[in-house]
Amino acid sequence: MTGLRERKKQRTRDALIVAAHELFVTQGYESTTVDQIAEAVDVSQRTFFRYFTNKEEVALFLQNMVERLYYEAVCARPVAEPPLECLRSTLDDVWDDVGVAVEEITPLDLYLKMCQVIEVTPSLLAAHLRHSLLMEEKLVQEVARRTGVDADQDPRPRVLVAAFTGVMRTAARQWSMRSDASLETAREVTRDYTAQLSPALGSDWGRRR
Amino acid sequence: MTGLRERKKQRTRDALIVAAHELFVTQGYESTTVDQIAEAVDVSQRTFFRYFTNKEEVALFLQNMVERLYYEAVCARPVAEPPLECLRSTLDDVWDDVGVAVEEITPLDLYLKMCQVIEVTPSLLAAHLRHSLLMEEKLVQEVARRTGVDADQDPRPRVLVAAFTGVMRTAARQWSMRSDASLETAREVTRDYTAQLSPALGSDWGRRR
DNA sequence: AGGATAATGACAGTCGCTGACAATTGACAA
DNA sequence: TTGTCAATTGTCAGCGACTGTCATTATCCT
Repeated sequence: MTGLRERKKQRTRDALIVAAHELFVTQGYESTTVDQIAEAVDVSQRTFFRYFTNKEEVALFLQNMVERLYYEAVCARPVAEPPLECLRSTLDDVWDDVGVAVEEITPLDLYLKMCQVIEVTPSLLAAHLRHSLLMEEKLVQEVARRTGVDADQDPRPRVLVAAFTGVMRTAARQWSMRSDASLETAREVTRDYTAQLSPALGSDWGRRR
Repeated sequence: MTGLRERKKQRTRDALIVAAHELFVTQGYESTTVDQIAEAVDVSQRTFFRYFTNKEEVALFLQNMVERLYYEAVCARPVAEPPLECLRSTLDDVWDDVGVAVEEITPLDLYLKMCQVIEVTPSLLAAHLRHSLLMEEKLVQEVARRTGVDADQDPRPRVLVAAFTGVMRTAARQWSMRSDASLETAREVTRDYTAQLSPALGSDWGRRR
């Protein structure tokens, strides 16, 4: 389980992530070559591609981890809770866990700066959106499960999740452009944006159709 | 305006689009090389990259054109119309124009098949989502203009557009997986999906805040 | 200790994409 | 018509992302 081999692999993987993030943040994503990342960790380029299928993957590694964390937190919520409230308050709760999880791999500050890099790098933003779409679909299924409806018949799970994630994307974008981007401001911004969401969405979720 | 030079350029551009689409549809996007496309039109690879900045662009050319068409149709609507109704009925109207516009460049059938290719090709889907995000932002501004609100203060334009485009993405995905994908079925599917959207979104748009 | 197994490095090759420069072709005036 | 200018194109060289292959090294297990 925790053999030398495993630990070594984990360490090089983390080292690659940290080195890549530092380079991306300082020189930008496009102008950083995979060779530079590999050299910084003193492995061959070939080894890099054994850990990550492509350059995007290492750049979005933490982002994807955070999204997965959020999804799992949503699933762990009591089913009785109304779905929108569930999505919203999970967000409010999850930031501390995110901080802890990220810092097991890399300094938090590096992750925060990387979020900005993702927003301003077209190819990264594209890959990020695609991955988010997969997560959205999983959220739709979870919301459908909780409310006992079929997502293929009843459009409300998709409408709810689409609206929620859409607003969240906007919130994330606004937040990433702030100079004081931190977990605290992230919590504030998401709280503000999602608070305005409830009145805009119909609250008569209880009725079928 | 219509010199030989202009016409020749237009023709090679269209030929590149058609050739690329045929290859993408028959062999898949990833396994088609730019060299193959260029060879099919009998131009150099370098020339291809003078017409399109990258391989994605030629694959998404029609898709982007269609989205632009839709956006312009939305802007041309009477301002008095409620925004959701505007987005919805524009969609209902625009399909014929889409068919005409596409067929000026390539057979309609090729475009319909290409839509499926986009959905199943990760890198194309990603690029498509990124482009759609830009279009969404433009729609948000247009909705804000029509309703006389500030999209940076009032979240309702973003909520509305996010929900609408989110549901539309779902509709597009469902439609693209059908064996009888055509403009008629596209109109039907989008009509169905968007019709279910109104009740899910609050209709008290008139009130501020 | 030693053989099975997994991780790595080295190398060659493909493909997307770009810069530079020369050759060609259409536009336009003398 | 012809000569000049500008736009378009082809050729070539090169970079960077990514992959297959095979020999080498390092861990694991008995």
